[in-house]
Amino acid sequence: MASIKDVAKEAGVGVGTVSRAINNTGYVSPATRKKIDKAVAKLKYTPNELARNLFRNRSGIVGVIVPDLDHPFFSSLVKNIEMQLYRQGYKTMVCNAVGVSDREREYLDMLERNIVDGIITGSHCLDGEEYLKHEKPIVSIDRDFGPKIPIVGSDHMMGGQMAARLMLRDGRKHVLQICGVSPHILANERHLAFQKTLEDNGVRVSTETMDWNVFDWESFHKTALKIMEKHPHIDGIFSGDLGAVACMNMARHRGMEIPEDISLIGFDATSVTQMVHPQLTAIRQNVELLAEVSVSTLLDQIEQKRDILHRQILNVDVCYGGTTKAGPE
Amino acid sequence: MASIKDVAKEAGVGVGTVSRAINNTGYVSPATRKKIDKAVAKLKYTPNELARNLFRNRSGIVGVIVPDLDHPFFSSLVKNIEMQLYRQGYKTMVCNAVGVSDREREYLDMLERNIVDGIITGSHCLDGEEYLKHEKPIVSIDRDFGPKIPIVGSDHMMGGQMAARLMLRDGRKHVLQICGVSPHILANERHLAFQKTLEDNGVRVSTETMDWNVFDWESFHKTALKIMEKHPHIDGIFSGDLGAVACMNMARHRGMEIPEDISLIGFDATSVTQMVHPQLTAIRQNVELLAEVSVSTLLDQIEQKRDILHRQILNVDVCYGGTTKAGPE
DNA sequence: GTGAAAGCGCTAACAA
DNA sequence: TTGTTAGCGCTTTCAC
Repeated sequence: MASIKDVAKEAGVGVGTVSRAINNTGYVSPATRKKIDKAVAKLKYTPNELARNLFRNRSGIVGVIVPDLDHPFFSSLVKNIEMQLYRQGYKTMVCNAVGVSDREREYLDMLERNIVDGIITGSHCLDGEEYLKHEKPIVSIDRDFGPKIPIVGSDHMMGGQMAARLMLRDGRKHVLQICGVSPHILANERHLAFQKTLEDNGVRVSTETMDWNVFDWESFHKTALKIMEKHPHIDGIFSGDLGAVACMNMARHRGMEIPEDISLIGFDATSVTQMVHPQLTAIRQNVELLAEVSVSTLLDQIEQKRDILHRQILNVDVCYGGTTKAGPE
Repeated sequence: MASIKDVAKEAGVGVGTVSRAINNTGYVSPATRKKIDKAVAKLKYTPNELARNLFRNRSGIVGVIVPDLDHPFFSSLVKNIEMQLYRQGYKTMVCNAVGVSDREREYLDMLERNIVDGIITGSHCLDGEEYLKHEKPIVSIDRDFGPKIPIVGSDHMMGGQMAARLMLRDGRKHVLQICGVSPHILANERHLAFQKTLEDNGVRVSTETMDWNVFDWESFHKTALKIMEKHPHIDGIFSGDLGAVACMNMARHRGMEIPEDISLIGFDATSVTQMVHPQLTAIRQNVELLAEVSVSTLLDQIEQKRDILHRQILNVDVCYGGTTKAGPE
């Protein structure tokens, strides 16, 4: 492992000159530059980023905390965040919270230890105050931590209304929604909006809850089973994509025709909604934009470029599939 | 940002003593320890990992390169790798190659720049020699780089045979397989084994290829369409999970009954195989074990614990779904 | 038991 | 234009 000193010695110049040549900062005469280039090539010198990090007091790494990397929404989110960070010269560290608050806390602590320059969090199991303790750059996706941490999210309220309108157009009379349970998250708004819109129009709405940190297929399957047994007469279901798919399979298993007997509407519109048959109608979150906005908001904090918007809410739209009767208006 | 110096001053001791106290290395009297603890608490001191990294010349970070984070197999793989690395005190940096060899190369270069202590790669688009240039710890998943880089993978050959046997038990006469195109990867063996086993038994096997770096659903959909038009009379398809699901939808769209008219067998057995209806029969790769073995093989290299096995091949098994007639033997 | 000092590899200010 | 030097914050000898 050749160091900058070795290069300097080999080229017969001082370390400062080598540094300036390498980083194209300050003057270096063509002649010395040539000597340095030769020495670099000969010794196969690569700057040690660890030393640079210490000097600059930054790592160039951003931590991304998600509840479960193996959930299609989050894997897509992390993918898009990585693409955006890469474009801006940052690296992505992934943090799977998997519902364990200790893990979330430990990853959050990386801020103080200078392992990451900032954090984008989409996880919800750690107490909000633990986040507020940190002064370092943080961006929250979908969870409201109050005025100190900028939040980026989708317009869940509009999404809930859109889903409700679809149910109305399908002529449904008694629908059910599956909610996650977690306070202060935007996702809650979609269920409130969904329920209100429907009840205002005389539709009965039942609600089932599910732990927001459990994402294995088994749980969705069980929940779907429970729901269909408990509510055999419902004619519409609104849930996250995976829950909706599980319910769809269960409904069909019980001999229901889709979408004649029951409307199914997912939220997120992850790729699985296209893979199932019929394709699942779903409210789409704009993951690409979600990633872009959260990354730029975080980097603006890190690089102190400009004022930070506290709350950025993105539009959602409907992806029409075959699980609702209504098509595009 | 309090430094160790501030703590030393506050506690009225030397920095060396503080370091020893913090790390529990060397002697520190109970009295001084107390003073130090108090100073640490008062100043809210947290050690700067950047400085430690420089001294130790390691970052505690492992890079994981995958073709596409948003593919269910890789998101599951990365998730499991992260869990294993976390247990061993390492952090995970994700690298989405997305089929761009420059990105793969740039991430690989992080080894020389000491940004990561090692790399686990599941990507295939960069030339093998670029990998061999590095002397640092690397583990390859599924791709054979020759004797210098340890390889961990599934027994694709056995998987191909298992799939072939299922086709035989289903009484198929003309099947098709979808292969990725990439040299030196273990996945190729499964198609050779599949083809040989079937042809030895008088079954005709057609092969279609697909770019191994393209994973968007659109491409699978198009490929499925092309295949069904080109080969309207096939009665069996063997492909990666997503390709098989796409073909299943297409087959049904053309009025075929499943599994009466056609058998579909996936490879990987990712979660989507359970979500679709009927569930897709698939050869399962043991992702948990794949992650565990590749992580331990990498850490053994990093920490120079013991001799490294060059080639570790893991068993696969069949996940029976409703897309084949044959059930468990 | 503890403090002083050297050094990890780099950058930037300063002097030449 | 270039070399020297002082840190960045930490760990670790090595005297005391």
